Parts: sequence; C-alpha cells; structure tokens
Amino acid sequence: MSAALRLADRASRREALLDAADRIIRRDGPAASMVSIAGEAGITKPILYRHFGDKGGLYAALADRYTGELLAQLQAALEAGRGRRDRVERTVDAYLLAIERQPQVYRFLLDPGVPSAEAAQAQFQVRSFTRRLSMLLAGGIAAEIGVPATRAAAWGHGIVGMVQSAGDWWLETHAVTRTELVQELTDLLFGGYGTS
Amino acid sequence: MSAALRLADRASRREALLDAADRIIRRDGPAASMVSIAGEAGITKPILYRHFGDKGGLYAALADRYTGELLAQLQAALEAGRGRRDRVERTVDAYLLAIERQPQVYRFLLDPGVPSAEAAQAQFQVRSFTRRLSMLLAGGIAAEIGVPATRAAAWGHGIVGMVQSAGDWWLETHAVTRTELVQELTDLLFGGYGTS
DNA sequence: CGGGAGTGTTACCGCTGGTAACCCTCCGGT
DNA sequence: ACCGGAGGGTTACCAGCGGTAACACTCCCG
Repeated sequence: MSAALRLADRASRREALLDAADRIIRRDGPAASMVSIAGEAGITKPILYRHFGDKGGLYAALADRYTGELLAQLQAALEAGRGRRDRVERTVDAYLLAIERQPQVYRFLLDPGVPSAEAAQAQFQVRSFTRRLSMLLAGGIAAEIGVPATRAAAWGHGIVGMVQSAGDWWLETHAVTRTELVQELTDLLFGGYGTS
Repeated sequence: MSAALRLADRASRREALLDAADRIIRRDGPAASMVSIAGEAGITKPILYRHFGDKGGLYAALADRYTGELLAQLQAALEAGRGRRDRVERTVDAYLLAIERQPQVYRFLLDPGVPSAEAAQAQFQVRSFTRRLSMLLAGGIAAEIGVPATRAAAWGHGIVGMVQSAGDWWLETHAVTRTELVQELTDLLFGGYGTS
C-alpha cells in the first residue's frame, strides 16, 4: 500500500528536482553543473543520478518538459488562426514570444552545452523535438495544400529552421521588432522573394 | 634574418597543428580533446596552448579555416549561376555537397561541443560565420531586388537557417536525393508555399 | 665559448560527470 | 517490544577534462 505513496512521492520529488534544474539553467544557461543543481534542490549529487541516471537523462527530461510546453503553445497558435496566412503569423509570433521570454531556456534547448558524447541523449531529445515539430508542420502542409510527402517534409524542416535561425538572430540583435520580423518571415514564406 | 625563418616555421607548424586537429575532429567529432589532438600532432598539450592560447583559440582557428573554404565555394557557386533561380540552386547544392562530403566537420561547425563558457570564442566564431553568410546573402538580396535593409536582413538569416536546417535533416535521414532537396528548397523560396 | 630564446617535456591544479561505500531512519513482522 | 531490511541521504572517491607552472634541452648569436 505504501508503495503507491512512495511512487507518488518519487514523482513529485522528480518534479521538484526538475524545478530546481530549471531555476539553475535559467540562471547559468547550459553551463549548469550537476552539483549546483543538486545544491539548488537542497540535496547532493547521487540523488540526482538515482533519479535521472545520467546528466543526459536529466537534460532529456528537462528538454521534454520545455518542448512539451512550447509545442502546446505552437499548436494552440496554429489552431487559433483563421486562414493560412493568419495561422503562419500567429505560430511564428508564438515561437518568437516564447524564446523572447525565456532566452536561457531557449539557448539550453538549441545548444545544450554537452561536454561530449556522454549526454548525447539530450541532444537527441532536442533534435527529436525539432524533427517532431518539422514533421508536424510537414503533415499540416501536406494536408492543407496537396503536395507530395517528400516535398512537404523538406519544406517542413526548412521552414522550422528558417524561423529558428531568424529568431536566433533577432534574439541577439533585436534589430527589428517582433511583429516586424513576423511580417518579414511570413512575406518570405508567401513568395516574397520569388515573386518580387 | 632567422626571425623571418622562425616566423615561417611557426606558421607552417601552426598549419600542421591545424591539420592534426582537423584529422582528430574528423574522427572524434566535436568531442575531440586537446591531449588527443596534441598526440596526433606528435607533441604534447602545452605546445598547442602556446600556439592557440586556448581551446577556444584552436577551435576558432579551425572554424576560420573551414568557414573560409565553405564561403569561397558558396561564393563561387553564387557567381557561376546565371539568373536568380540558377544561382540559388547552385548555391544550395554547393552547401549540401560540402556538408555531405565532410559531415564531421559540419557537425563541429554547427555545434562545437564546448563544455561551457571557456571556449565561447569558437561559438562566437561560428555564429559569426552564420551571420556573415546571412548578411552577405542579405546584401545580395537587397542589391538584386529593391528591398528595405531590415527585410533583406531578416530574409538572409531566415534563408540561411532554412537551408542549414533542411541540410541537417537530410544529412541524418537521406530521405531524398541531393538534387531533389535542392529543387524543393528552391521551389519553397520561389513562392511554392504561398502561391499553391 | 658563454648565454639567452625558444622548443619540448613532466607534473601538477581545479573542476566536471559519475560511482562506491557507508549511515541512518523508519516501517513491518514476529 | 524488538529487530531486520529497504530506501533515502551523505561523504569520499575516481577518471578525465582544460589549463598552467616549472624545469630540461638545443641551437644560434655575440
């Protein structure tokens, strides 16, 4: 009977640990160390390792949490829009808003400062997120406009990378306002380059 | 008099060290360690540090070399093309060809597995490359079709990211042939999504 | 023939991720 | 009431990393 309690305890504990890691990563960026995370959580390293096995495991869990939130926001924006162009604008804007609000988290997701191959799981998790997002987008494209699957896939990955890269640049320079960037990118997607 | 000789020696030595680092990075990817690079070059660590000061310095030098080559290839492709669409196709193809031939180098450039903030210079160098490339592209766009500078800048970064991300996906999956991907991306840029 | 420059080495430091061994508390069975 | 084991927690350690200090050698120049 207490086994269930133990399990629930473990789960909430795990969440608390992730919260601590989240705080530290927001403060230190991808350079956060395991001991500092453990310290923030009020415990010591081995407990972290008992829960997540690996630094990669912790990072993967965190990445999963973040990407889950982001994906939900993006999907909400996607569904809120009316008409194709409106949907694109809202989604791009939602993405930019997210990375603007939590740049450290975003940096962590984009390049988790993994020392080497040990923590490749996190890298994988993030790449997996990008791919999931791209494929989701590809599915949407294929469904929206009749287009072969390979073309939709290529476009999906390309568009995701486009927004991501432009967002990265924008985050560093803030050379334009967010709404301006949304307009520029949407224009680009809707044939601004080819038909001008 | 021998000072010049010494300098030439130093320069060629430096090139040799970069060659060794290049070999190791091709073998181990971004996880290459300083001691293994030194070993490959037939010497020991401190010499590396005397030459490059820092791991960041070595990585920056390597990144500089790689990006120099890549930039030259891209510019050549850009100038070889006749007409806008042809230029885009050639350039995208040149990029894909380059990353296909040397995926490890490409990985190193994209995410140098820097442990943390120590070697931020390399990161900076690479980002600087992406930005240089994007701004070069932006300049081309602005000159080619009359477009405001901010729009050209946003587009430049977006397009670079698009090709980069799609190339990344392609490198992992090889879901399409290179020439197919070139066509898809060019179509996307030339209004394939907006005008279909 | 002496004495620096400069090249090379070994040996170390601090820090990181990761783990082994131990302790201590609390809960259930007899 | 006691006692034994299952976890949670800690200290103390290991290997490896980037980075550096101190020391040896060689070779060229005055």
